[in-house]
This record gives sequence, C-alpha cells and structure tokens, in this order.
Amino acid sequence: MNILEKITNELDTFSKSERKVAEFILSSPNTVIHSSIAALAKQANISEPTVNRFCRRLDTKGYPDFKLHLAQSLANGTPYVNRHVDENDSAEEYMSKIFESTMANLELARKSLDASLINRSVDVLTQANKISFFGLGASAIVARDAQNKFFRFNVPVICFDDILMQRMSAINSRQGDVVIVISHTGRTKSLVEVASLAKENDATVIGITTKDTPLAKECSIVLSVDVSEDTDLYMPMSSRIAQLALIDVLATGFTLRRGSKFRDNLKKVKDSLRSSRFERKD
Amino acid sequence: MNILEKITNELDTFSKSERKVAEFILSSPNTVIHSSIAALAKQANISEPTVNRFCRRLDTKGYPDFKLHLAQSLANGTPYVNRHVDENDSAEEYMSKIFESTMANLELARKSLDASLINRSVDVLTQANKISFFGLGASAIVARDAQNKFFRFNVPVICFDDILMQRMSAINSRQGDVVIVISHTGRTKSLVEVASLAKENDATVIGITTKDTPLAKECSIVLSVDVSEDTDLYMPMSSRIAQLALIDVLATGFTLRRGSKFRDNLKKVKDSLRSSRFERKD
DNA sequence: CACAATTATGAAATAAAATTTCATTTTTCC
DNA sequence: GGAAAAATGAAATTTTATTTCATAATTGTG
Repeated sequence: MNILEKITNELDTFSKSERKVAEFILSSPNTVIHSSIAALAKQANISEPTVNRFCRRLDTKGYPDFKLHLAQSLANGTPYVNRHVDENDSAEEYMSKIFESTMANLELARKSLDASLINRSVDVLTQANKISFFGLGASAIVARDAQNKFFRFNVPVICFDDILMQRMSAINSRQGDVVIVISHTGRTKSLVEVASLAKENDATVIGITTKDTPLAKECSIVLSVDVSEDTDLYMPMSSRIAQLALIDVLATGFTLRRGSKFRDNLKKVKDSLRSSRFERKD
Repeated sequence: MNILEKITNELDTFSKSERKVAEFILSSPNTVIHSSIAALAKQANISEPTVNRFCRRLDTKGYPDFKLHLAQSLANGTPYVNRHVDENDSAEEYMSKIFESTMANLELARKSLDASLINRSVDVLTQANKISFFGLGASAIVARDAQNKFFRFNVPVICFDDILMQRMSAINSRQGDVVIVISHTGRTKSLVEVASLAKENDATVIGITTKDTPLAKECSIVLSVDVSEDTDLYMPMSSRIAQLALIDVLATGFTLRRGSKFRDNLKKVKDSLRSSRFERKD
C-alpha cells in the first residue's frame, strides 16, 4: 500500500511526537526523501530516535527503508494520498486525481489479468471465422473500439450495441465463431442471456468482465479486469479504460501471432487515410 | 528519466568495473534497493568506491540517492526499460508493455494539459445551451463516450460520427452552443472544416487534439493531449485513452461546478439501471 | 614496443548517518 | 496524588557511505 495513505490512515494511532513527524512528512514528502534522519528530526522538532521509531511502526526496517517506500509512493503514476475528488478541488487537483487514479487502476487491472488466458484468447481469435463484440452503455464504446481495431485485420467482425441485434446475432452463431461480451458489472441481464445463447450455439464466448459474476459463469474464457470500485463515481471511468487497454493487448497479440507480413497490411490500412488529412510540414 | 533506462543507454560508456555494477543492478534491481553499498560491491565483485563513482556518474548524489531513484523507477506504474512490443514477446510481456506504456502516456498527457484551460472549458460547458461532440475513427468512440457521460447531466448533448451530420449540425450552431471536436492528429480535413463552420456560426469550439495542428488553429480553446507518437503502432492506442481520461476530467469538473444537489441526480440516473441487472449477493 | 600520461580501481581512513541504550520526562489510570 | 506505563531525547555505539591516496591497468605517442 502507498505509504502516504498508510500514514494518513494511522494518524490517530500515533503519539504526539510521532504525529509531528507524520504531519511534516505529509506536508512535504519530496523534501523528506532527500533529508537525513537528523535533518528531518530538526525540522519536525523532535529527536532522531522518534523518527526511527515512527518508521518501524509503519513496518519498515528503519529510516532508509522508509525513505525507499516513500520514494516509491511519490514515483510517477503512483496515486498519492487521497485519490478521491473533493468538492473544493481546483481544476489542477481534480485533473491530477483523475489521471492518477486511472493509472493506478490500470496497474490493478494488469495485475488481475492472466497472461495464459490472454494467450488462449488470442489463439481463439486468430482462428475465428467471425468475431462479434457486444456491449451496452459504456461498454458499447469498448465494443466499437474493438471493432475498429479488429476490422483492420481483414477478418469478419461485427459489433452491436442494440440488445435485439445482439440476440439475433448470438442465435445465429456457430462453431468457430468468437463472441466477446463486455460488461464491467457482469450483471446486465440481457448481456448474460446473449452470452448464454451464443454458447448454446457453439460459439466460443470470451467475457471481458469482473470475475465471479453471472456473466463470467456463461463464458468459455473470462478475462477478468479488476478496478477499484469507488473510483467510478456515478459514471464508468477507470473500468472502461482498463477494458480498452485489454482490447489493445488482444489486438497486439493478434498482430504478433500473424507475423510481420501481416503488419505490412496494417500499414496499408493506415496509409489509406492519408488523402483525407492535411499534410504535415515537418 | 527512468534510471534503469539510463543505465541501459549508457552501458557502453562505462568502464569495465562500472559495467559489472550496471549489469548486476539491471539483473536484480529489486535486490539492490535493499542492499548496502558493501553488499552490492561484494555481489558485483568490485569495490565500494567503484559503486559510489558509478552512482555519481548517473547524476545522483551518491549511493543512497541512487537507491531512491532506483526505487522510483521500480515503483508501480513506472514503465521499465523497453516499452516497445517485440516480435517474440510472450503474452505476459506484451501485456505488461502495453499497460505500462498506456500509463506512461497518461502521465505525459496529464503534464501537457493546462489546468486553466480545463477550467475555462468547464465554465463554457456549464453555461452551454447545447453541447456537441464530433469525432471520426477512434475519436468517434471518444465522442460517444463523452455523450454517454454528459447526457446524464440532463443537458442537450449530441454526438455525430458521420461527416455529413457533423457539417449540418455545425452550420446550425449558434452563440451559446459548445462544439467539442476530437482528433488526435488534428489533420483530418473534414473535421477541421466542421470546426471552422461551427466557429463561423458563433459556437465555442473546444478542440481535443495535438497543439499546433490545423484543427488547433480553428478552435476557441485547445485542450492539447500529448502522447508519445511511436506507441500507437498502426492503430490508435494511448491517444484515445488519454482523450477519454480528459473527458472524465471535464465531466468531473462539470459535476463539481454544479454542486452536490446535482450529484444526487446522477445517482438517480445510475439507480435507474438497477432493474436491468442481476442482484448482488453480498 | 617501450614508456609516459591518463584513467581506473581498491585498501584504508575518515566522515556521515542511523540505531541502540538508557536516563528523564510525560501521561495514564487507580 | 502517586505508582506504573509509555513516550521521549541525549549520548554512545554501530552501521554505512565517502574520501583520500597509493597502485594497477589502459591508452596514446614516438
């Protein structure tokens, strides 16, 4: 866990002097990582052993080890202290918080993904006769994005964000078809039904969802993308971004599996856009 | 810069003994951050002063300072060494690389964004009579996502990914309307024209694009989102994710500006979905 | 290829920093 | 109010890092 959060959380359990240390560290963590224990003790108006005891209380081996943890907490991309947007945040603040929590959630998502399942999914996708992407709401956007990517691979891809079309398409699926169903909650009834229908008709169903959900149970392969729930305030935020990153991973896996000749083809697709754009001067 | 990359880059400029240190550090950086200079010297079969000189050569103040940099480079979310996907990467590897470069690009994007322009954009959005989102290709997805978010705010929002509808809509815009045009390249002719048309008709045009592009020139406010170019192999990847994060920032800014009562309303929108979902057991 | 000049390296000494010990002060609780 | 417990800091000790300097290796030059 982020050590700055930890300090914040345990603030009340500290003694008077320890709190002085804690507050000083929270107020200028970037100074602390470049200070010796003596300098810190002086600035916080306490003695050196107190700092040392403080560090050990936080389950570090001592002051140098504590600084290491602190440095990591302050590193790029690691969310700092309160990642929740607050009523009175300035634009600078809420912007940083949103980006930071997005990055932290991508890290979480990466950790939750199983590479061997990615590999199997890529296997299945490269051998598919037809690939379908289904999603609703925010996940509909992910499905469209996936279509936009996979369509470049010159394989039959479809994408529906309409529950009736999804059902009809699922019922028409057959062996060799791959159906990718996207839902963060994994509880959207109509999507769970679509997954089940597709499976009954022998399609391979890949779920991009949270594990142990009704949708996950219907899937042949579950790519579970965990993100911290409370960052998605009242709107999907980090969840859809993590899903998109996963789509990138699948698309990349696909191109790698197909070899270098195939990638020339991708370049052609990209080049085809040239005439619709203004030239670059540089 | 990531110190591990730096070591890799400067590998040839090191002396024989320094290279031994470098190689040991690269092979097990996680051991090093918990070792004393003596332990490292012994394991790498060189003397302590050599380690010290090595650290200084890398522009750190000494060994402890070097460890701090190393710890930060190893922290969560910080991309490590080669972020480019390689022909022979395993699923585990390309997955990590894609997530890491996405995170690194979000960090870049955050740094490139100007909070005061975000603030102005939120001002304009909260006062808009009508909000339109236009994008094509991968940016069409971003526009749809934005619509999905802003529609919850109970303001008139439209979104088109069809160039004719975009033109018609732009021509019909008037003072008080806000048009958000999304394009990573900023060079898509038809979108530049749409921006220009909207502006001629007195709409406020916000561009989510790269700075100093033809599109940027046509906008009232330019929210420039920089991402490293070469990560978007032959498909848009990090660029669209950074754009989505920016949409989150704008939507969050909007809700903050509207106050807490407004957020109850958002909860209602979310709750309205409940009956379409399977209940949670926990 | 010799040999001076330069550069690299490590042993030992020194300096700096962190930790431990222990006496003193403060707080808690009966 | 006062004994027990907990917190704190001064000083001593230990650990760790850095500097100094002598020696070894490398490089360039005639």
